[in-house]
Amino acid sequence: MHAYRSHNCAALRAENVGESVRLSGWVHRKRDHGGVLFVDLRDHYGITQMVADEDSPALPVLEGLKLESVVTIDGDVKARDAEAVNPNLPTGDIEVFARSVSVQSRAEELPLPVAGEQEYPEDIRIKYRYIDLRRETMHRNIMLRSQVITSLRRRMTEQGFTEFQTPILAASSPEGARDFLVPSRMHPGTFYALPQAPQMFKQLLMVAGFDKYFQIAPCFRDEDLRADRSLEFYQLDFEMSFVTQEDVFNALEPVLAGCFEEFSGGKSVTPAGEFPRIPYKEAMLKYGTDKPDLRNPILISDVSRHFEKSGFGIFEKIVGSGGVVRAIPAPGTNEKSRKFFDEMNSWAQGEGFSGLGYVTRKQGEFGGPIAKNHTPERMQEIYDELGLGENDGLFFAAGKESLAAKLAGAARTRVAEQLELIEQDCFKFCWIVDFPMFEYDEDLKKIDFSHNPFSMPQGEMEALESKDPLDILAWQYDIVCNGYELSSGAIRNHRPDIMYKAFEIAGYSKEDVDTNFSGMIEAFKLGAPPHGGSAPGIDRIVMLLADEPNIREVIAFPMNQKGEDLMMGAPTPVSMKQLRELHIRTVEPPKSA
RNA sequence: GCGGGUGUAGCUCAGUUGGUUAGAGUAUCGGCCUGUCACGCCGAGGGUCGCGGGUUCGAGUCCCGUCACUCGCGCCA
Repeated sequence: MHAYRSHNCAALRAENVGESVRLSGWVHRKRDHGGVLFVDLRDHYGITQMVADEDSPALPVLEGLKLESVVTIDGDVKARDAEAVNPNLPTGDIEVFARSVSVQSRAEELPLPVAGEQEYPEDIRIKYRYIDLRRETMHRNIMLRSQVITSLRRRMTEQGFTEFQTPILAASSPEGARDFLVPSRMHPGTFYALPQAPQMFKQLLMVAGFDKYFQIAPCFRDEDLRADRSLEFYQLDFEMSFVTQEDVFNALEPVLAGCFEEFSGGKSVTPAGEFPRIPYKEAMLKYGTDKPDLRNPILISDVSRHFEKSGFGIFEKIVGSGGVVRAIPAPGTNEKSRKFFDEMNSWAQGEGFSGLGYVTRKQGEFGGPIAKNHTPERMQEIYDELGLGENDGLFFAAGKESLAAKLAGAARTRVAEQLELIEQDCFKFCWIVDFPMFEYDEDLKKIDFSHNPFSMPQGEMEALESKDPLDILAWQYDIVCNGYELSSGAIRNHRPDIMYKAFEIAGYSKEDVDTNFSGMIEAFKLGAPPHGGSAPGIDRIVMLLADEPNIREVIAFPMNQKGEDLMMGAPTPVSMKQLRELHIRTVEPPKSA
């Protein structure tokens, strides 16, 4: 017989009754009745009940073990009496009578229990992650992650994509997020950068003629964390040659829709080929964000026109000075108290906005100061235009367009949450398309790239030469699911002349481009195919599929919100010897007074 | 950097208007228990109420500061 097990802890059934077996696992729970002791033995696969009584030498050994000790038990499979069958356990028809036990590892008292699904403080969970990962939900999440990655990989391969590896020690690039730097021992004073994404490498693989690339790519960005953001994360990074935006969409939609259908547990998924496409500008208007949650039925409208002349002076003033008024319907709020509306306003102020106006409507009767000053008749015009009914309230976000849109978007989400309008049990995908190529940077008082500088502008060179830069759109697209940005992608700019021109508009010289992007610009001068791709975030995909509120629940060994690994202690100081070898001297920041 | 929330036993939590010696469940330890499956029963140990300061006759409770964790803003290919 095998040294540790003849079966795993989920294997035994009624047909095994009478067999002599050997099982190994963790002591999940114990029920000690004095003369008879039950042990739930757990391994990766499941749980089997072990039983020992006074006839068995295993009894005193098992009695003395703390939970989570690891044991190997020799015993006999016995059928349970009809009334003792446990229908909640796949192995519940049988139990194993323990003849002997050998203790593989004696556990001390645990910092957090494994059995049960109680919530525990996250810092303790992360510090003792190997314990936390034994728990059913975490164990399942990590297995789901593996299965999702396997599925994505298979779907990509079946579409003719080839998996590549690209360097982890790469060159720092001035664009985008802050880099993680790695000092070079061999070249004093110089640094590698961990890739924020394998962006240039995958484009160079296209230049190299590989046609369809993908990778489960680790990415590193030294920015502050969020529930859906980690310092290190993984993307399904892919790139294709000789493609239009349409081809990229057709490649990715079946992969994502198929993967979500496979693991969604019956939740509905936007079918491949039917992902709505929403221009960026429309998204900012109707949803107040470039990552709209389409499960939320509320649509924002611009009602600035109605307030050009209004008894409600604040809005008239805002519109008169170039601002906008956006309306967020709150359907069926006739029964809602004034408190509901006032609390929305104080919430908006708490978020740093000047405030959120509102109109109430109860059985056709308008209420609130805006309706009174603007007059009910003209309010009715707005309601007619928006198609609102006689019991629908309306919130107003007013101000500079970018701020008003942002407030309206946040209010749209909050109203839907408060009114429980967000559709459950579904994954709604959409593309956000037609991102602007450039935007005006208020701080630097100059035009800059709004997203990826390597995207091809729509209209190519002609657009760059003839249009107002702020009107130029890019072949740049995001994929969004339930309000989470899953990926960003683009048809790339593979033409050096267009590249130089685009950078020129953003205020960079030919020399700047040649210096900072020498590898890529050189490559593009030596025969580059048109190409494009995208890179869905794998952690976020698994988070959505696992129905978890944050990304750490689907990462085996996550960092906390301050980027610390509480289990291994990273980041740590290093020895003087190590620093000397790297030609590095540290300077502590001054203690602020 | 900024704002919100949380912080009481190993873990999950309660703790009234500021008032006696800070409680419960669970875990741990001891005892009992031969059919449980969150076994049950009896008992015990276990506390810098995050930390520091203040107000008060008296602070877990009120005030100020600070730390930790977390959510968001800024930031983010």
